[in-house]
Amino acid sequence: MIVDDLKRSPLFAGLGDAQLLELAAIARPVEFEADAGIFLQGEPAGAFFVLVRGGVKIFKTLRDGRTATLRHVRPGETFGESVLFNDHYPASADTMDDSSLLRFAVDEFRRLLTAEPEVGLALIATMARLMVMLNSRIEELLLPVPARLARYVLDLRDKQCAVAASGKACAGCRLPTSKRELAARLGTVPETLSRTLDRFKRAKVIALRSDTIEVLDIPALERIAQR
Amino acid sequence: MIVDDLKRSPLFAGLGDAQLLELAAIARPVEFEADAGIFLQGEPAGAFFVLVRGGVKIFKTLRDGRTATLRHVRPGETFGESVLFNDHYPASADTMDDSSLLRFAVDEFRRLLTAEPEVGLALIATMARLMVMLNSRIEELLLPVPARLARYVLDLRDKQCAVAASGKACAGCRLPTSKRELAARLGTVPETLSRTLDRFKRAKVIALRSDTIEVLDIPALERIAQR
DNA sequence: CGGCTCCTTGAGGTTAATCAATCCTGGTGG
DNA sequence: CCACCAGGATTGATTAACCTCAAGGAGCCG
Repeated sequence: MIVDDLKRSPLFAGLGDAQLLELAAIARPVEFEADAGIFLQGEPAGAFFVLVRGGVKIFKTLRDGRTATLRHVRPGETFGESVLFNDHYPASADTMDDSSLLRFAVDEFRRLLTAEPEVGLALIATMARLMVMLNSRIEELLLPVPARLARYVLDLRDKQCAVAASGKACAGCRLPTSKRELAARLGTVPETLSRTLDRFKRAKVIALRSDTIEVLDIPALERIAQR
Repeated sequence: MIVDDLKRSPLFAGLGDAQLLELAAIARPVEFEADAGIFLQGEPAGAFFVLVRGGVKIFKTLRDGRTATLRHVRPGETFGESVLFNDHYPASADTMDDSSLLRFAVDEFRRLLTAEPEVGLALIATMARLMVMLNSRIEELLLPVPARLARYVLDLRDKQCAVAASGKACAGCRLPTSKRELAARLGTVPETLSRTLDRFKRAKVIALRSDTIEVLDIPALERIAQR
């Protein structure tokens, strides 16, 4: 279902069902094999994409033919958004694995937004939220690893407690990803994550059994989160 | 003339005269001296701004007093747009030079936005651009300092060459900020920046005299920029 | 000249990445 | 039921990056 794919993308998550349906109406599912070209640097800009499944790399071709990879796109992320404000693609995109995409033609997208200001407003709102998130992500990366981890854990606890009955002491949270993934998300490597978790455990700040984490000392975590 | 100032801003360029007049009606011109605070991280969000003249930096204050510069705003650009859908400013803004701004109160702007979808479209485009920028900034922070510096220099060169007659060998670029500021923008400290510049000089990758930088070996810089 | 501020240089320490080895743990087949 | 594997997770030792602290320049204006 296209709507479900859209919901999985941070850009569109948080939009109402009606708006998602309108977006889905102009989204064209496209399939690519591995190592296929999606668009080329310099090409007139026609569309932007949501990656549903697979992997895509964004790269520039240098004058001498060598390529410089700018970014790896993971499922759920969008790419080519710059066509909204550029006439030509500033870089090229190739698939790395067999991939499913959603294609949004720029002109149709534009038409939808003028016809349905509500969609535009909702989109602006999510973009604003995303920007705040990106902002704090930048801030975090300047902090040492323990602070980043502490923030992540506090955040996780906040979110999972909000779901559970409020007021009740939220015993354990589940780590939603493998530790390898978590390390990548924190901008570090599994080894460092493992050691840092261990330090937290030995300091009795958290308890950890397999992938269930329990916060024991919130003030301490908050102190660590501040640098 | 306020309308002329608005036209110079990418956010509003391309809007019709009628819309520009409506925007001008709710824009309040404001003047600031150098090193003045415009808004503070966490402050209740009241307005966003267009920089007409001067310079502004957007930064986060860490608990220990260190600051992380997220972005330098140049004349014509907008900042604080995220307050349109947030209650509080996610970062602080200070002037770097004497500056002229246009101030847009959030509630008035919101009202205009529902009445004029075109304005929303333009806003989405700028926000998309900002998000692309923030994304690459995050990516950069995971790279070592020399790579970040190399990217910055290449970027600077691209921009300044675009302005000069194209095709002509762009000899020297001017660093637009003090090295202290540049270090903050790269997420490092002046000492490390100084040493890294020195390494580049000794490797004959760049030449540097006071604040004029000359790129000598583009392939080498591009190699460094890749990690 | 003195007093600035900004930049550079040096030495030392800390953080975290890297490399390599070991340990779980769940799944598989005998 | 158990031996055995494969992947992820941990642990240890080493190395490199870069921040910190401290001490000089270099330019600039009174």
